[in-house]
Amino acid sequence: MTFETYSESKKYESENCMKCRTAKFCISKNLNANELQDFNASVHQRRIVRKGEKLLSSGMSFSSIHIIRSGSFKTLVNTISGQGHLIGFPMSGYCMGLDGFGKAKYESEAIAIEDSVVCSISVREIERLIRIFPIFLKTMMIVMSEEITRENKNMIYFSQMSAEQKLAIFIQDMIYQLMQRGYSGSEVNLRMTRLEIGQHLGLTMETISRTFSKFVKIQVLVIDKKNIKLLDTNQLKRISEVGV
Amino acid sequence: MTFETYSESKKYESENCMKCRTAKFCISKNLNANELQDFNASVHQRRIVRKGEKLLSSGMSFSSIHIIRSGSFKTLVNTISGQGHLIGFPMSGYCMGLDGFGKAKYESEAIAIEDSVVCSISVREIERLIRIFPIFLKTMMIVMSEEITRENKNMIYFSQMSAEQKLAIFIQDMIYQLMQRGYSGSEVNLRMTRLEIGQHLGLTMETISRTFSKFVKIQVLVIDKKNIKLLDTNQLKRISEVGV
DNA sequence: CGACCACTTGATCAGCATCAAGCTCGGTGG
DNA sequence: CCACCGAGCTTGATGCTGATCAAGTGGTCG
Repeated sequence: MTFETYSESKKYESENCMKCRTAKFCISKNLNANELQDFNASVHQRRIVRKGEKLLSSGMSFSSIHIIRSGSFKTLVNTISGQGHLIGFPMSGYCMGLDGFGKAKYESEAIAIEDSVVCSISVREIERLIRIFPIFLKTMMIVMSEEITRENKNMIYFSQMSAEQKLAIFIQDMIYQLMQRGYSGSEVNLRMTRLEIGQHLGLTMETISRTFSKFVKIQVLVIDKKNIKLLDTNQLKRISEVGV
Repeated sequence: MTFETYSESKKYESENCMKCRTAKFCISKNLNANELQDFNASVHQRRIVRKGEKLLSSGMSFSSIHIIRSGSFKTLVNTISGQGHLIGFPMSGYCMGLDGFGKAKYESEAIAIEDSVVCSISVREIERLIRIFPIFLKTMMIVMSEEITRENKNMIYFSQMSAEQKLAIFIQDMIYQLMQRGYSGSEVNLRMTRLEIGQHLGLTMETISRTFSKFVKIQVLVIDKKNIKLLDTNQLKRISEVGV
């Protein structure tokens, strides 16, 4: 099969961290050459996760964190009441499982939404690296703190925002993340379904669809199935701020 | 003035960590006696924050984290677009400012909702303690990971939940936190206004008020101003799961 | 005492959920 | 090869939940 993901997983054959194209988004990003070699040796597994495959299960015992080398996932939490929520759509460089340190088990689920590659490293190794490399301690603190910030910002989606605003922000965010990874600032190839976007934004599939249609009608963007092409970045920005 | 808060701040006079009543919720919780003495010496400030006073400002340069010794706060994030959101109502033991490691400045604001006492410790000291005490490294990782989990769970408030469900969950959560701190499992003295609850749950003040009234009418609880007394825990639970 | 804040309650309205029908496209099997 | 099927999506009609606007209460403070 051809293997097209958000982050050039054709390069997957270059197994080690020293040649990894995702390194600059990985938790290894601030390590020097020697430190990186140690880090590389600590990665105990690099494997393909097929679309639809579940990487983490809520309640699973916690032993490793997982960095997305290529591809993308959806992450979910379940509550006691059985209600679920789709937290987000992590892509290359994202570190999954950081929520698991607490209870010694994962608190969320991660499911691949396209064929992906993840690198796993045990908590024991993470702790060792933190102890011996001051820069790695700093990096991990930053990564976790950014994660907290991200969650906080995501909650804004849901305060009192219209469907238009939520979706506009969502698209802007996708574009931003893709730009950081060297992709076009005006095109997105959505990996997730309308239903999944809805579960993320607290809206129904129908509302997502209708809102996309509205954006097309007012010529903010054009859509062909999963492909979005931005026409009017400024207006999208305006919508995200004050609504249509 | 009398000084009544969620966590017995009458005991504030016992300045040091060794006698602190909040110690078992603090990031110092797993330290042994010697380690705790070192920790105690690292705390560079313990001070009263008056009701309404702002402890952190978004954008303020980041240098310390702050642990609530007694009292309670509200934390907020602001977005580029000027929209804000009320993240939560941290109480004693909670560590504020963990979101600041990332950008070297705070990403959120914290405002006291009652007279409170906070202990501050510099990032430099935190990093030192992490390096010399393995148990402290573990604790900090756990604390940050629990924070991530908390945020994730909070997002559920906003998926597709009715006002009744949101408020029921909110009350249950308050009760739970207060119970952990040795308070009654059936009474809550709300420190925040209806407006603030609304900002937290993504609802208006009017809806909060109406929903409280509904709970009173169906005899789930009784309210006298800020005092809530639970009458039917089971029904509250049922509401939080499936709605009224 | 008046001013203001937090709250309550009522009336109305709009945005989004819900229910429902139909479309497109890729896959499967006769 | 075509017919069938189901998943993902679009679009329409309708109704409900919660926002908005508005009026009024009680409590507190200067």
